[in-house]
Amino acid sequence: MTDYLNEYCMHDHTCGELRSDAVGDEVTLAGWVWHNRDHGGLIFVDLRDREGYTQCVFDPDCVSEADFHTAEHLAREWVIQVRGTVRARDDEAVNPNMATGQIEILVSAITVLNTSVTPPFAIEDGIETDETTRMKWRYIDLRRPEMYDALLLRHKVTRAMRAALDERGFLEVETPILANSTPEGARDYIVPSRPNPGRFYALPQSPQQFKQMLMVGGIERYYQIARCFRDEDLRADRQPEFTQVDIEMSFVENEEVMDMMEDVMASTLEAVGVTHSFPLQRMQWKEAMDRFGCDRPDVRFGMELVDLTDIVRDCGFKVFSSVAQGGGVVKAINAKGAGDWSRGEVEKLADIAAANGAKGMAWIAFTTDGKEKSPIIKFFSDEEFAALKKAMDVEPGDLLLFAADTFDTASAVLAALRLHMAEALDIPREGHALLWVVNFPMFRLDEETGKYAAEHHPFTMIPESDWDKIETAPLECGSYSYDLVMDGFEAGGGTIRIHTADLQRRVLRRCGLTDEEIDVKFGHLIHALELGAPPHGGIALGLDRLVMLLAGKDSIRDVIAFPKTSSAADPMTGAPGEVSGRQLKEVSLRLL
RNA sequence: GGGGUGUUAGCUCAGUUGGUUAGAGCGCCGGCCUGUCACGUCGGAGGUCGUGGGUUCAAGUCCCAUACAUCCCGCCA
Repeated sequence: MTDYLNEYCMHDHTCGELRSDAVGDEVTLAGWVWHNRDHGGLIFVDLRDREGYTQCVFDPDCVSEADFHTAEHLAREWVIQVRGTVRARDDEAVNPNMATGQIEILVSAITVLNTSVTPPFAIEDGIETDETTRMKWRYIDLRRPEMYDALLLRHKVTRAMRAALDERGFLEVETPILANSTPEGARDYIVPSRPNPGRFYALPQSPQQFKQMLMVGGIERYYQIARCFRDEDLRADRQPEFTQVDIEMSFVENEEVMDMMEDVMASTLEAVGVTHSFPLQRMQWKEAMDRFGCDRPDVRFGMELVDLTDIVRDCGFKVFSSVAQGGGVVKAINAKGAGDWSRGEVEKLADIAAANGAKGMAWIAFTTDGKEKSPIIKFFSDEEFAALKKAMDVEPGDLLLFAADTFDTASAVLAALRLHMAEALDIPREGHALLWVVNFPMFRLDEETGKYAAEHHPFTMIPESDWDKIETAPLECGSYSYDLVMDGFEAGGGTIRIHTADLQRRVLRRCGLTDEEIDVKFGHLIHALELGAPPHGGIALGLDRLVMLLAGKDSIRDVIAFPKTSSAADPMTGAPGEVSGRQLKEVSLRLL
């Protein structure tokens, strides 16, 4: 099965493939010394490669004195080649925890291909070494089986997606890395142009505009495993460069893109042994916000948000009633199982609420022995309290956490608390849950600038029935948009695009651009739309996040071969580094 | 830009109220060992306590600043 791995190289078997049926065979293996157990008169060496490991035995009766002496001085991570005979282990010597544990290699000759200094950390799974240390010596970190498995999984995912897209007539097309800065969106990585002093390329935040141009160019179905760059602060699920599976189709509406994506996802998940039912649930954005407080809900557990605004509108607790009467919302979650938490533990949750914009956090605890604890119960009438308990489905052992604020802030607060409580209460979240969140609002109001901005991006198609609201009631405009949500992460997002110049101009104007700015920054797009752009739309999947979730990792750094630290640095190569004065001069730059 | 946590041996960590020579496990080096597979066993080496100031008779420990890492908020159309 792995025969091809033994072509073109200096071994005829990998370290993971030999079984009892090979007993008696003369074999050659090559790999890294993993463990070396020297018993004086007998030496066991576990030889490891990416496929597994095999025990090699050095018996002084079977190897030359020189080779035995060599084996005595082997150390971890030395690179060796051994020749020997496959031998069945005695019954008591069989290692059931080892794939190759029924056999061993009785070595007849050894060649040291390279030595190694002592590695800075152990080459094995489950280490807790600091990530910076692992990144500095990433090449040995990658020797660890779990790292290899992550890269293998990533490879399988991209391979399955390529195959599925190819079967459906998609062309893989490369788009430029040296592109133009886009006026909106994330901060760009910029690259000076030597022949054009004072001018800069920007690395693409996504191939968005190029893929739309490909549709205008008649490619009809495009995809690309595309590297994207954003110069923003990092997170566990954010890197300065990351990979999108970027897809675009012509002559489609939103349902068709989602159907296509589900088919591609279905074969991708199948290829990596994950079962999930299709078709996927399609949840309206508003419903996601109402029920989960966020547009990428983890639907593997409940603890949904409950709107209590009407119940508390006239209650004696001024914080609630004034918010309710002032146009805000009062919502709560029921953290079942936290009812016996101490007051101190509960009050600490207010820090999480505050971090998400809340001014405070009310709570009511229902202890398992039937008592009620809370600083706010006294403000409610019996009827109000009964209605509240009914709405929250209260039982002994429950802890209610409240947010009274604007819809946006209350949602953010409770969404954060919901995830925190799920973690704290160890609520099971096994397997994977995919769904679509659809129909995002087209615009949102930027409170700082007072301007409207596109929620997804300004190329998103608006349902025709909402076109007249672009100028009059932008916040009520819907959009043909769809996010693929997986386990509480945005695994992908897409839209149907605007394909007529007039509508595109109206949307860009609504985002605060003048006609002149539109011509300068988006002239190429407008021209393209004027030259017979077909209806089109697409989606981009966050490959790193998808693989992270499938691999069960907490960080996309674990599924990227050479990731960067939170300051966007690479401890291995030292990037970003300084450049010489001559290099700066060549691109007409001077440092401040 | 803001907040939390952390930085002590190659790795992972402990280090009490500020008080003798800063410890442990793993790893490493040397000896012994023919059935181990986290081999065992005996011995040994290894430290600018992130960096810079300060308080003090005395600082790993207290204070200030700073760097780096990591998580979160902002940000990420």
